[in-house]
Formats: sequence, C-alpha cells, structure tokens
Amino acid sequence: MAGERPDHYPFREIDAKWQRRWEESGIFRVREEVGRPKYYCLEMFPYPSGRIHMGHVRNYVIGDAVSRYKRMRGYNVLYPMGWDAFGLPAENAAIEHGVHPAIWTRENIQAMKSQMRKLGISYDWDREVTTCEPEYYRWEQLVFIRMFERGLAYKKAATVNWCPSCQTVLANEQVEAGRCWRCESEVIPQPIEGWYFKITAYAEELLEWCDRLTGWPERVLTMQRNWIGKSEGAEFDLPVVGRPDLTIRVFTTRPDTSFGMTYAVLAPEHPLVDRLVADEAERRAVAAFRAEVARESEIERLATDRPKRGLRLTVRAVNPFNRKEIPLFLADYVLMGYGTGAIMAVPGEDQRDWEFAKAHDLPIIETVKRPPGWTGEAYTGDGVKINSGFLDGLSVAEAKRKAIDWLVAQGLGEAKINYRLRDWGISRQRYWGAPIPIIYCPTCGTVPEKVENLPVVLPRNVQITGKGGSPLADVPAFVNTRCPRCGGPGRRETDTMDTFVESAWYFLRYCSPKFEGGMADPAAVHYWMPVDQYIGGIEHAILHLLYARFYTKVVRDLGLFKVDEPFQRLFTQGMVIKDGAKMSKSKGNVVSPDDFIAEYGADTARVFELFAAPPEKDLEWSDQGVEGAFRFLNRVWRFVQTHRPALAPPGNGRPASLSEPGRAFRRIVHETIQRVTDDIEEFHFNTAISGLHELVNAMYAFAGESLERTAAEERRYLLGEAIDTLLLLLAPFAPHLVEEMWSQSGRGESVFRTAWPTADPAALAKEALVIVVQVDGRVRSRLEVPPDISDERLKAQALADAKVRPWLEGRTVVRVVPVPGRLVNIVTRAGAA
RNA sequence: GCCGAAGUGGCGGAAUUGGCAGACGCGCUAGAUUCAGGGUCUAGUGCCCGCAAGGGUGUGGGGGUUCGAGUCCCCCCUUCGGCACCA
Repeated sequence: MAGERPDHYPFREIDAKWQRRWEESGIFRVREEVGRPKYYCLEMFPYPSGRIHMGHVRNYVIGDAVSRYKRMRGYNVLYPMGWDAFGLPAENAAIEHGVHPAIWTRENIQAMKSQMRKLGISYDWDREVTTCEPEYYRWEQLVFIRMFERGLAYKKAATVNWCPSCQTVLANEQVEAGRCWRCESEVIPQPIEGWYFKITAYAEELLEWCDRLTGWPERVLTMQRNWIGKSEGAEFDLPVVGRPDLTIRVFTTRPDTSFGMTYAVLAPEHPLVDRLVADEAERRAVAAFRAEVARESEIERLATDRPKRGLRLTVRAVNPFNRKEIPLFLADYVLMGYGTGAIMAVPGEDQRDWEFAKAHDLPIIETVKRPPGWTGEAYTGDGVKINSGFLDGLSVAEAKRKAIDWLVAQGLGEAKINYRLRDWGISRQRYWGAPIPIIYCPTCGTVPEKVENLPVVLPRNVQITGKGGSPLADVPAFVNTRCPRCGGPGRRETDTMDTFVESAWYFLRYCSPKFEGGMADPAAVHYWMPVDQYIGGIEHAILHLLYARFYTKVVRDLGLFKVDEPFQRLFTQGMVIKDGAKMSKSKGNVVSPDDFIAEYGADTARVFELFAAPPEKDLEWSDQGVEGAFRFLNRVWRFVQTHRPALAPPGNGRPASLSEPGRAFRRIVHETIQRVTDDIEEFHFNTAISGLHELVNAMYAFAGESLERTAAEERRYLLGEAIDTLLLLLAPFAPHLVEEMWSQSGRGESVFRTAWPTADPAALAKEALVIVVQVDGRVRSRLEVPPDISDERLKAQALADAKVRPWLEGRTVVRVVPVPGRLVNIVTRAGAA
C-alpha cells in the first residue's frame, strides 16, 4: 500500500523532530498562574485496550486543535491525558493468555501513549493519571467511606441486571434494550446483594441543572432528562372491600381522572397480593400467573405491542372518589419497580388501560370532553372535566389540583413526585477493579475500613478463572482481616467497584495528579475547574456523563470542593466509519493509525479528519480524501519553500500605498483571519480548513500576478504577511509542518508561543460592492457600486441597467426592493404601464 | 408507539440564519509540463435545451406565507439516533 511518493515534504523527519523538541522543552506543561485566564480542555480518557483507533484519533485531534488555538489566544491551557485502566478486558486477557491484568494494562498504556505521541497531541504528560494505581483509587475509597457514613453508599438485596457472559451485575445505565452495554448478552434479572450509590437523592438537582448547562448539546440534555424521568402526580389509598386492615397504595400523574377509574391493577410480584388471595385455588392461580410472567425474557417484556395479560382477583377494591366497587387485577403491564407497583386504571384517558379494558371487557368512562371529531381510543389531551362529580367543568390542570386537595382533606393521600432514575449499583463480582473498603464483622456488622489504613490495595496474586463470583473471595490474605472497630476477626468485601466510579472524578485528579492529601488540591481545583471544553462520544450521553455530574455534587457536599457541575461545555463528536459501518476488526474495515502515519505523517491524518466532515457528524473514511489533505499540506510547503527566501524579513513596514490587486489580496488574507477564528470558536473545523485552502489558492494566484500590476517590493511584503498568517492559522491543525516552517523563517520561539493574528479593519474595508439585480426573483445583472450608495441611487441604476431593460419590456414595474449591500429585486407585472 | 436530529451534484460537504444554491475538497473531462507512469500547473464540471450567446429548471414529496424560501408554517415520505408498558 505504501507506494513511492516522489515529491512530498519530509514529514517523517519533521514529525520526529518537533515531537522530540516539544517533549524536551516541556512547552505544554502547565501550572496554576493566578490572574491568567485558564482553559481546561479534556477528552474522555480511553480504556487501555492496546491500540488506538481512528475514533480516538478524531477525538484527540479535535481537542488538540482547540488546545493549541487557545494557547495562541493567551490562555493557560490544561490539557491532560490518562487511562481508565480498570475493567473486564484486562481480566479476560488474563483468562485467555495468562498474563496478569496489571501487566497487560501497563503494556497497553505504553503502546497507546507512543501512538498518541506520534500524532503530536500536546498533552501535559506530567499529569498522566492511571486509575488502577492505588495512589488513584485510594481517594475514591475514602469518598466511599464518607458516602457510607452519610447513607449515600448503602448495601441492599435487590433484583439486579446480571450479565451471564461478563459474570457480573450491571447498573441500569449499563443495560441497553435488555442487553449488556459491553458484550450485548441478554441480561437476566437476579436477586443479589450489592452496594449502591444514592444517585436518586440528587435526581432533582441533576434535572434542574440540565436547564443551566447551556454549553451542552440539547439532545444529550434531553436524554438525561428522560433518563431521570420526573413525573408529578399523587399517591393515595384504595380501600379493599371486606378488608378494613388493607389498603392499596397507587400512584398516578392524572388524579383528575379518578372518577374514570373502573378497575385497579397490581404488579404480579406485588407483596400485598399474598394477603389478598381468597383461597388456595386463587393462590395457585396467582403463582401460575407469576411464573408465566417471569418466564418472559427482559427483551420480550420490553415489547409494547404485545397483548396485555391479566389475572382477575376475587377480592374487590373501592374507588374512593365515587365509592363504587371496582375489580382488582394482576397484570404484566404494571411494574413493581416504579411508583407503588399498583395503579388505578382509567381506560378513558390512558391507552394501556384502554387496551386492557377492551381485552377484559371492562367499562370505560370518559372524564374529559373529547374535541370535536375525536376518533381515537384513550384521550390524553386537555379539555373540560365531565362525569367527575365535584371536578366537573374544570380544566385538567385545575382538576388535578382540586383532586389532590380532596385526597389530603380526606386523609387518603397526597401530592407525590416520582423519578424513573434508580440508585447506581456499583458492586461488580470481578477482580480488576477498586476494592470496596468495607469489612464484615460478626459482632459490629458492616464496618468501613479505617481511613489511615487506606488504600485497600487490590492483591496481585489471584487466580482469575472467569467462573462466577469474585476471585478475591479465594484470597485468604485479602479476605481475612481485623474489624476496624472491635479488632476481632472480620471479612473484607470481595466485590469491586464499577469502573465508572473511577471515571466519575478523574478530571478532578488532573488538577493536581500527585497531591497526597486527598483527591485533589482544593486550590488547584478552584483554579482549573470546571472543564471548559469536554469532548467525547455520544455513547456516554447518559452513562458516564450522569455519573460524573452526580459524583461531582457528592464530593461538593462532602465539603471537598465547591464545584457544582464538572463540564461547562460538552462536544459530542461523530464516529469514524468506513464503507458505511463503524470500523471494526470483524468487519475488516479498520484503518490503522500507525500505518497511516507512516505513509502520510501526523499532520495529514489531523487535517483530513478535521476537514472531511463537521466534527459532530459521522466521518466516512476516504482514501482519496486523505490524498487531498496530503496534497494541500504539500502545496503549502512548496509555496513557502519557493517564496520565503525572497521575502522581506519579518517586521518590515508595509509600503505606504498598495496597488489595487495588492489591496484585494490583503483583504483576502485578513478576511481569512476572521473567518478561521470564528470557525474554530464554533467548532467548524471543516470550513476553517476550506478557508485556508482558499487563502493558499489566492496566494498562488497573487504570486503569479504580473509585475506591471504590483511592484516587487509590495509583493514581497504582502506575500510575507500572507505566509505568516497562513502558518499561524494552520498551526492548530498541522503543528509539525508549521513549526518547521516557522523556525525556517528565522523565529526562535515556537509558533505556539506566538499570538494568534487579528484582522486589520483597514484591510477589510471594501471599496466597491457587487450588487445583484433581479427581475421577479431571477438574477439578470450585477452592478458595481460604492459601499455607501443610497437606496434611491441603487434603484435608479438597477432600472437603467442595459442587461435589465430588455426584461422590463412590455411589463409594468410594481415595486423595487433594495437589500443594502446585497441585491435589488425589481417586481413587475404583465402589460405596459 | 413516543421523543430527537437529519434529507442539498457522482461523493464528503458550504450557504453571513429570509437575499446570487452548490464555497472548499474528492472524483471526472480536456490541455500543458519536448517519452510513459507519477507528480505539478491551467481550464471545465448540478440537470435539461443550445455550436454559442443565452434560456429553462433545480435543495426528499405536496401545499402555504413572502418582492424573494435549502432556510419560516402545515401535511406526507425516508434515514439515523435515543427511550420503550414509568401509570
């Protein structure tokens, strides 16, 4: 594939030279400088799988361009990189190849780091963070203890999502359509004891702050809002006929529809059911129904188009609003996990209830007046209340309020807010993760490790089999310990923490990665946080981004830092695809960054990835597009090599007057400054680079201008200014090439220590405008006019124009619409005046 | 089913947010570079009619608002994402 490329710039030498110099000079290392504006640019750190792929490259190239640009704008830029180093693949490698996860991980990090260096990404490597190091995870163990003390970390037995292939529990956020987020195995529900973080305590704050995260993509915020799933309504009790000792608690978002309640439903596994059954026969029927529902897989349960199944109980309940008796059902469409696990059913105003009522021949009462012509089934819109006793005549919103007031007055219930969000299950029955610092003592119970004993180090000598249960349980030296409270024998927790815990705070650690007094030095966090720009894939829209937001609020409330939200601005970049599919080994459509860099150099990879598509969209890999980027860089190189020696030295003054072509050329140069600057600020790297293409095209054209039209001295000055400008504007995208040419121009200082250019307003001023003349919306002519021309003169000139007049022949001008600086539209109608 | 985003040449994509549609790049065509290939340079390149000048037409489809619509409004189609019985 690597054919001969006879004429190209020496990227191999240039890349290596500048990568070495940047590293030796430490130019990208930063420290806090109070008073100087900071900029914290962050990419989602990778899992050290062994190789970076083109998706990583895209992520890092975007961040690097932003970081280098911001440095040139004078910011003190924190731009770190690290490793999300705990996780299953390391353990699986251990099972398959017998290599210890720690060694496998370390080797992968070395390999990936060297790939990143070859791309010329300007990280401050002094701040590298590796999450599997005890120096890192000790701090989250400390936070775990503090959370435990406040009830924010707790243990419970619950039905969890079990991935049979990964042999571990998954959090709700890690299940996608009933399948494991990593291996896509079908998840099965299983009752297991485990540790939870009380993210639900932050549901409201997480939701409220969504409105204030103005630098986030709207779709990510929408996904987070949906995930949190707030619903407001009421909770109240239904009496059970003949059973004064029992009531059924229901939750509804539509208390206004209560008069339309014609039956009620309990989730099949509702604990109250056992006390509601009439006799042994019904008990057996319930057991059979439960078994039938439980047999369905998670995925089957998710299908909404399936008929709703139910079992009618003998016992009846009472609708307290109208005191009528109603039947009671168990049904698979009511979930134990939400609200109270029981509902009042209003088939007139709820589609699910409607379907169930039809299937079981239950009465339907309409409590909202239908709009004229309504032909649907259940009606969920607004309208006037009917058939609703004391609520009749009210609007839905008014009736909701009044119904809740009534429930409160009757002592039956109250207003209630429910969230779809569940607590974050963080226990993993696997080895390669941070140990949970908890000890079980037969006398003291569940006791946190003493803070001075942290970190609880993950032992190295472990038999990793991949067969169920944490391998730590088989390490007596780890498990058997002393109770921190009474000193008696105790057993350590053998579950490890979800790796998403490490990634929930690594951005804090970067602020002071070697700090030994806690997660991070509060002064450093105060200076650097929040992250000004976070860049990563959309796949973390809920998962990691929600956890990081939550964790940041937790450590704030623990009094560690004063940060409310970790990420000021978020950018979600698209995937890199080839032949219409995500690059993957199994599809055989992978382009290796190593091969690519060897063939074209780092700057071509960077420029191609930024130019080929807007960064938020998927990027289709194109070998020909790569050639285009390579060609462009060579074109720049050749131009500078050809013209630079003849140019005036930098800093020489501009000639007193410029020729007309000279002024036009200079305008292009300065317009490009403005355009590229605006584009980078908006993350429009593709159009920024197309602007640079146009500048280079103009430079070739101007260099070819005849000497009669522009004096040699003027030309030397203007081309010199243009080359300097081009190099500065190109520097964030093609840093190696630009550094080389910049130093060849006799500059001692790195281009990244040089200020970003600003457009000269005098150069931007236009001497004449080209105005389009339309007749009835069609372009018929163009006028060259002075910029300050009046509307009246413009109209007159347009009407008098020789190319326009034939189109007015035999027609009457109805009106003339001038648009200053752009066009004139002459509107006509048929027939002479 | 619900929510969200998007549909522009042969391809990737532009269009100052209501004002010249197709910038820039890829590809293609022709020419130049005293051989070929590569590289480089020049010109052309939405579609239709025309030798040309020129004209018509054109942003998923249909309607509408406007002097003027890729952009705004209504209906429909398609694709991609997210959620999925959350009461």
